Amino acid sequence: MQLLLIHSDFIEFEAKRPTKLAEEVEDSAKKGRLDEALCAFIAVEKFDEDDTDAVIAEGAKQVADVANQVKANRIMIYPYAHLSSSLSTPATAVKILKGMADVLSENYEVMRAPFGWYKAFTISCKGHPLSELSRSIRLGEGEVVSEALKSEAKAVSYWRVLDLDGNLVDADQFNFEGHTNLQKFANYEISKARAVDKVPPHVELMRRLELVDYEPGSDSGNMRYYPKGRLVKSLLENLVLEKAADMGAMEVETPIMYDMEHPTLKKYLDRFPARQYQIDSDKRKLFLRFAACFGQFLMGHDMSISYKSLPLKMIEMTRYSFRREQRGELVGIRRLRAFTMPDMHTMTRDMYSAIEEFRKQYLASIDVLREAGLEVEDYEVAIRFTQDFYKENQEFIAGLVDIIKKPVLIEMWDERFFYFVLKFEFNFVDTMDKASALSTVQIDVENADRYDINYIDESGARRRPILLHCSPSGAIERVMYAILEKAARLSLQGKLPMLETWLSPTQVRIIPVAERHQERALALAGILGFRTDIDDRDETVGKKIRDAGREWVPYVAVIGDEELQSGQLAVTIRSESTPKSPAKKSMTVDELKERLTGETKGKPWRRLPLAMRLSERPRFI
RNA sequence: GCCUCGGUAGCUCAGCUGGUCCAGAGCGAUUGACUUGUAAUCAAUAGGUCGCGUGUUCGAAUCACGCUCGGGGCUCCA
Repeated sequence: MQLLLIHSDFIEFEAKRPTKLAEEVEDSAKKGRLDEALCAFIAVEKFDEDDTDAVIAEGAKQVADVANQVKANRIMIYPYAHLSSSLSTPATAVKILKGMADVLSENYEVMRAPFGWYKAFTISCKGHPLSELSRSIRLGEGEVVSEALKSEAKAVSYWRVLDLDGNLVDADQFNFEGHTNLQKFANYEISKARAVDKVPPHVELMRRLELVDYEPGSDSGNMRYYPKGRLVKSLLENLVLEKAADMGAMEVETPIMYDMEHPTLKKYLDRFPARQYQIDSDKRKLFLRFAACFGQFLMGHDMSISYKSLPLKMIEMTRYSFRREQRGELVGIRRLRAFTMPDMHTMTRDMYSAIEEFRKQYLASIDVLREAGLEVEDYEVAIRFTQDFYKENQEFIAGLVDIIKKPVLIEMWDERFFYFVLKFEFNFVDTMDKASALSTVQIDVENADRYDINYIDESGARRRPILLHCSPSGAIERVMYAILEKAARLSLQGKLPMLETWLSPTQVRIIPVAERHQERALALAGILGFRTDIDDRDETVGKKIRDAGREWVPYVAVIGDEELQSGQLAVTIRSESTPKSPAKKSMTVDELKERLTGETKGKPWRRLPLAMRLSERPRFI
């Protein structure tokens, strides 16, 4: 709604001729005059149609606010289409205009000019600073509050802890001794109680290491990645994609935006408690995907699938998925509005097979996180299901607990609120006792129907598959967050923080003592391979060593006259050092190479993301 | 959406009971000297309408109000 508000000495109108859209009015209403009145010229717009009651309330409030400011007791409601290029239907406009007049007439003397007539009018504007104002009202722009979001509050959860003996204990009865992180996680989930007043450590690290940074030019929660950050992220993405390929998943790519009015998608939006980014494109309303479900399910709908292809897996590394999280939820890279999520979907022939896949993907998720540097003790497990599902699959659930050999948090629902009957998540609990979900798998019993996805069984009959959603690692940014937080925790414990060698932007740094050693340094870098760089800046050795330490470089090799003589390298090994005493070792190039090969074997690889000579590198921060 | 803190040089910040120590420091950048042996070599140079606007005042980075952007918290969290 567009409002133009004019404080007038008087406003006078006369309806001359009806247009096609004209509302029917008595002759007495065709003329009118108000003295000392606030005149509200109003254009009702397309998106006001979504919630007319709210628009009436807000519109009336805005007008009343201004009326109070200028101390006007009379209000003229005057339809004025020319304030907007995106008008509502006439019926809606009349409804809203009448509604506003009704509301305002409780406290003011209100007159309304008829809608849809050619009118002559005379207005005398007072000309003081507040006498001409305009307002735009756009209720809930960019926000569709889904039914799921609304109903979520109503879902009744029972919180339990499932221990290693298969006992399901009330969460508040459980003895958390020896399971402090699980307790923190449970508190976080159940009571939602937490008091934190510090910036989480990864925020400083992500910037200082020149990995990731805020981008003020975008929306909050949309980050920029510097070369080192892009490298780390890319390596993690590839790790997950490789793992998915090992599981037999086919990589696909799907659009990042979809039509809001698409019937299937519309229904799905209502089942997913997330806020969307909306885009107005010409006549269409589009939303940015918050996962890859749509693309893959729409693809699945069009596919011809034989039972022979099942279980059938597709994965997309969604760069990006978008969720318009509330402003205050965003912290560093823990929670973002644009994030990279590996999203894999599996079609299985029946629940039996779905459960089997669930278990495999549970194991695969543990593997992926371990390879990324997060062990089972670094996260807590939550398993959520409906009562019915648990009754039928009690032993299966207990088996999941056996695999990780520690108690897990259980959330149980009387009835199914969402599209899934069973899900697990791995939650990282950080030094500030905040929990965030990493890997997750869900068994979906709804969307095969919704998207009309079928496979043909042995007898030639069309059957509905059971679907699984899986993010083997969770959002890649969040894995980076967890890795950095874990490093920060180590450094609190007096250890030297570092990224694993395969993830380190610089794997080996060669420090020539004087200019005459640079040639050898260059030759060595060539022989070594890996991500080896050379600190050829005009600085002292001490300074270069310090800088390499600040960058968390795993191997630092100093080259001087001695090394030229002996052919050995003086290598400082970060993983074996402590803040007080660096672990220095003399080794040959081959020995170093062997070490690196061992530490990076089977892991994704990318070349150095920056110039090999440090003297040629720009600074990003 | 609410609460709270903040915006001064590329970065981190000091100054903020209003007035030639107010426009500063360290880091970084540039230039020069040094050719260096394991956590900061020395010196010089360049860089800022102190977030924007309005007001108070003889005078505003400093006080007031409004706006804006950002951090954190709450709410929220698949």
